[in-house]
Order: sequence, then structure tokens, then C-alpha cells
Amino acid sequence: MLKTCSCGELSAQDAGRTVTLAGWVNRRRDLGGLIFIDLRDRDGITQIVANPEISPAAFAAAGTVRPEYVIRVKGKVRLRPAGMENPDMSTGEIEAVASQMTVLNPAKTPPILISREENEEEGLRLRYRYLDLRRERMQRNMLIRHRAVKFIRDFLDERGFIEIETPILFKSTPEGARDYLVPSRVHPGKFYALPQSPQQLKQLLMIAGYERYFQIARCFRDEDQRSDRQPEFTQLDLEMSFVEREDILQLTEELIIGMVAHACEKRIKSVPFPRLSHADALDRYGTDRPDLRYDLELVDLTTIAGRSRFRVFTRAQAAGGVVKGLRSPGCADYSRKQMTDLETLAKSKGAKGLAWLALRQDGSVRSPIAKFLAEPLMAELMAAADMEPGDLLLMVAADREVANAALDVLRGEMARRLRLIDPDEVAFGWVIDFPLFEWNEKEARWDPSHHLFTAPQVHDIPLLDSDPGAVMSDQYDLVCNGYEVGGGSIRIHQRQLQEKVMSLIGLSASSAQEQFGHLLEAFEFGTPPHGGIAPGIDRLVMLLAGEPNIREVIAFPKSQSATDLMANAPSTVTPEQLKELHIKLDLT
RNA sequence: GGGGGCGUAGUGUAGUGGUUAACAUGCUGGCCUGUCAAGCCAGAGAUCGCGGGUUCGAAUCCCGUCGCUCCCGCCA
Repeated sequence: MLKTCSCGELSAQDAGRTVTLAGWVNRRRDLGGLIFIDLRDRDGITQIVANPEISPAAFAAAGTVRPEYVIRVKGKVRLRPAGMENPDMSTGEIEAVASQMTVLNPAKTPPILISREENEEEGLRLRYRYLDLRRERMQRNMLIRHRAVKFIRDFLDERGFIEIETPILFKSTPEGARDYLVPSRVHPGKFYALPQSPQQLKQLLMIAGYERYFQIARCFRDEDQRSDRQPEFTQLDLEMSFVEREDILQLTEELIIGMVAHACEKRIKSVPFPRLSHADALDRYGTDRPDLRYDLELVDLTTIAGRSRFRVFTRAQAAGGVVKGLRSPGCADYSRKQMTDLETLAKSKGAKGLAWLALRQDGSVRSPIAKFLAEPLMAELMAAADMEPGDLLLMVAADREVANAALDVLRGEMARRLRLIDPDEVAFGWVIDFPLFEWNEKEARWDPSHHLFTAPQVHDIPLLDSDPGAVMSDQYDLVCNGYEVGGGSIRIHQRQLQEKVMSLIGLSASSAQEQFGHLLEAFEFGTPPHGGIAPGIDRLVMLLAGEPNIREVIAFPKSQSATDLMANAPSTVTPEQLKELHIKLDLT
């Protein structure tokens, strides 16, 4: 090794040792007759002093180095002179006095400063990702990610799970998201698909008798990006045989609790994780992935509001829609501009407008729709929303979906404005009892609300024939801070039931056979009841690290248009490559 | 596919039709033996994303286009 110890490990106890350090010049402070260098490696920073009276050669070398030069320094560790300690540095009690200094490699002035963040355009950080990754923030995030994954592996290993790799080149199935395709050279006109998840493979591993499987699995989906979505992402994919829902929830909960304690400084708000049904989540929070860090629940005001003379309310009710409200404590004095901002937010989710009613401290009411509300009705509305003097009630009248979406975003906005969010806290919860199907208006058929391998709850199986929309599934989602961070289910393990679900979602017997024949066949060779879950590693680590998007916890993420700005991928290939793959381009 | 925001020295910003495009930071040089966002002095550094148009005159107005980003659609 070119170094005897790291820049982060030295402390007062090392005083007197002669050490060799190697790393990057973080900063240099040239005082003329004395030069200080903050030497950085992955482990930390140690201050180097170059003094011409101790080593003229090292002092001369120190004069030539610049930020990001890679250097090697031999020197004696000593306590800093009294009063010169730096309490802001973990190594601030000591410094290394250079007796030798070698430049291992000089560096051009980097386009971004490593030692400080300047809120650069993200494209620039991605183009020079190897420099961005040198920064403290990214090194910290990579470390949190490593610790989280290491904990997962150790935890599951102790519980008898084994990690098994599954293919990256697999089979396309038009269900679900768009596939990334890989052309086959030896089979002209045929394609592999990159897995959207190892779902089928892990079920086949259960059929194969492995009972407890997991994988830190890369998944690929060719859909448009969001701040919490990348074209390739990582899941903890796990599956168990002979389990019921409760077994998976318990195991996952224990895993997450340990991981949080192990990987970061966050506290978990509630243990055990609160559970709510899918229907409850929508009623109370307007979303199936509620942010449980704060209360602010929605109230359904449809029946009261429907008796008002306000046409927007009565029409919504008549059309089968809802009027739902959100009490905003202490916001009765909101200005017109503040109200307009909230209305703009509501409209961004499809609401036609935002009705509101403020109960002033003196008991008087301020509301643009006051003239449509008789006094007793107004009192009823306020009572239903638990209004106290000083509160503001925001109301959206629309179909249920739009009202929920608008109030969900308003709820988040009010929580920020009212500072109800503790940044050191993460709030996990379970959403359970999902409907097995959602009605697809456009295609006039049932879609699986999770995926087509999800088992219906046993007592609802008879409803598959009579009322598919009422069938509840054994699906469960893990949510955290308003993100879906994992989803799973008990799976179907019988061919007949699987075929029934396939036919209900409009899959013909022939295409079911073509796409899933291997799985259907396997079901007939002794398939144990099984189930599992797939927590999203990127989103979890993002929340543990307190980052606003998953790119900050991925070493080499893609841009929103799915490009790699550093390597410049995707890129063109040679005509020869295309010919081998039997591909002709049509770029019209 | 659609909507919003952003694009000006290496970096972050200011600059809403009129001299030589400003400030901070970084960079280069000089001075400086206890700095740690070191300090002081001097200096270099911008075809204002790109293309077209309007105008006597465009960083600024208009059209197009590219890139980054946020959102909708999409994401079993």
C-alpha cells in the first residue's frame, strides 16, 4: 500500500507516530512561510503542515500542488499547538508535519468544486459524476446505501434466506410496463427482454423448493422518469413458501426497523407500523401512499354540502362525486394571494376550483361561498371538520378521484407551510386490502391492481364470477413519507385460479399459454403456497439519506430523458453491428 | 405525447431594447509562519445554449430548436 493509514482515522492518540498518507488535495492554504493542506481520502480529512524548517523539499512540493492533485505525504503526527485545534473536524486535534511529499498525479482545475456544493445544474454534476461522487454528500449517500444493503443481506441470511441470481436476459411479456428489449443475433427477429422484476423467476424458485429466497435485484422499465423513478432501479426481491400475509408483514417490518437503525440517523415515527386499508387510505388521505408524518386528515362533506345552495357542491353530489375538505389549523387569516396559490395547486391536479371557509378568532366566518350556505349548514360543515377558531377549511368538489388527488397535494402543501414535518423522522405504514382488479375504462376490462399473480383473498374467490370488482386481494404496500417503498402479495399457486384471473383481465387462453405457459405448467408440479414482497432500495435509501430524489443515491443515474450524460449513452452503433442483429433502422 | 421552470466567465447569480455585460466564488501571479470558507494586492476569464426573425440597435422582444429539471399521461 502507498499509505499506512487513512486521513479520517488519526486522533490525538496517534501523536508521535510517523505515517504515510495518500489522497486528494481538498484545499491548500499558503501563508508564505508555511503551507497547510487539507488532505482528503474516502475516510476523512487530515491537515498537513509543510514547514521549510522541517523539510524544504516537502515545502517546495506543497507550493506546487493544487486542489484535486493526488499526493502522498510522509510525516509525523502531532497535537496541534494550543488554541489551534479545529473542533469542527473529527481530526481537528492533530496534524501531520510533512517530511516528504510526492505528487502522484496532478489534476486540472475541476469544473465543479469538490470541497463545496454550489447548487450546480444537475446535468453538470452528472456529466462529471466521478467528480461529484468525490463530494462528502455523495460519499455519505453511497455509504448509507452500502450499510442498508449489507444489513439486509446479513438479516436475511440469519433467517435462512439464500440469495439467488436470476437472468437479466429474459422474456418479454406485454403485461405491465414497456420492456427494454435486446435483439438476438442467433435468432433473427427475436428479442430478449430485461426483467421488470424477477417476479416469475422467484415464484419458480418457490416451486423449485427453495422456500426462502432473496435477491438485490436490478429491474428495468422503459417508462418516463420521475424524481423517484429511473429506467433501471434496485429492489430487494424476496419470496417465501408456506406463509400468510402476516408472516411477510412481520418479517419486513423487523427488517426495515433494523435497517433504519443500522444505516442512518433517522427515527421511525410509529412502531409497529400503522396499517390501513386501501379504502381508508383514500378516504382519509386521498392517496394510497399517504405521508403519515403528520395528521391533517380529509373529511367527507358530501352529504352536508349537497344540501347547500352552492351549485358546484350540489352538482358534484348529483353526478356521483364528492365534496371533501381539509382543515388547516391557524390559517383563517390567509391572504387572497395565499388562497390563489393553493387554488392553483388544486387545479394542477384537475380540480375546477377551491372553495374555502375561514373561522376567525372572533367567531365570524369569512368565505366566498358564505351566501350559499345557511347558518345551520355552515355550523354543520364546521362541526364535521372539527373547526376551531382560527382554522381554515379547504374544500374540493369533484369526482372522487380528482377531489382526492387535489386534497392530497394540498395536504402536503399545508404540512410544509405549517412545518408539521420533522426532517429527522420517517413514517412507515402498511396499506392492505386492495381490490384485486381496477376497471379499465379505455379497454373496457379488468386490470390487476398489483400484478396478475396476486392471490384473491380466499373468502372472495366465489366473487370472481359474480362481482370481480368487489374481490379483495392479499396485496400489501409498504409506504413511507408519502412514497410507495414496497409492494407484495400472497401469490396464486394453482393453475386453475391463475387461468381464471388471466381470463378476467382479458388474456386469451392462447396468449396466456404463449406468455406464461412455463409458469402455468410449473404450477402443476407441486407448488407450495407462497408470497413475498419487493421493497425499492433506491427510494428507501433516498428517504434514509433525506434526499429529494433517487438520483442522489445512485452512483451513475440517468437523466430524465434516460441518457447517461457522462458516457453519452444511448449512442449509435456501427452498420456492421446492426447487420449482425438483423436490424434495419427506420428513423422517419 | 403534453404543461411549467431554468439555460449569461470554470461555478453560482444580477442584468426587461441603448456606452466597455456586473457581483461573488473558483483560477493565475505577488505578499504573508498558525491557517482551517485563511487574509491583502493585482490579473486573466463571456461568440449571454443553438438557429432564425423584428429593430438604427437584442442577453433583453418574437418563432423554432437542443439540454437539464418538476409535473400530467405512462409506471402489471
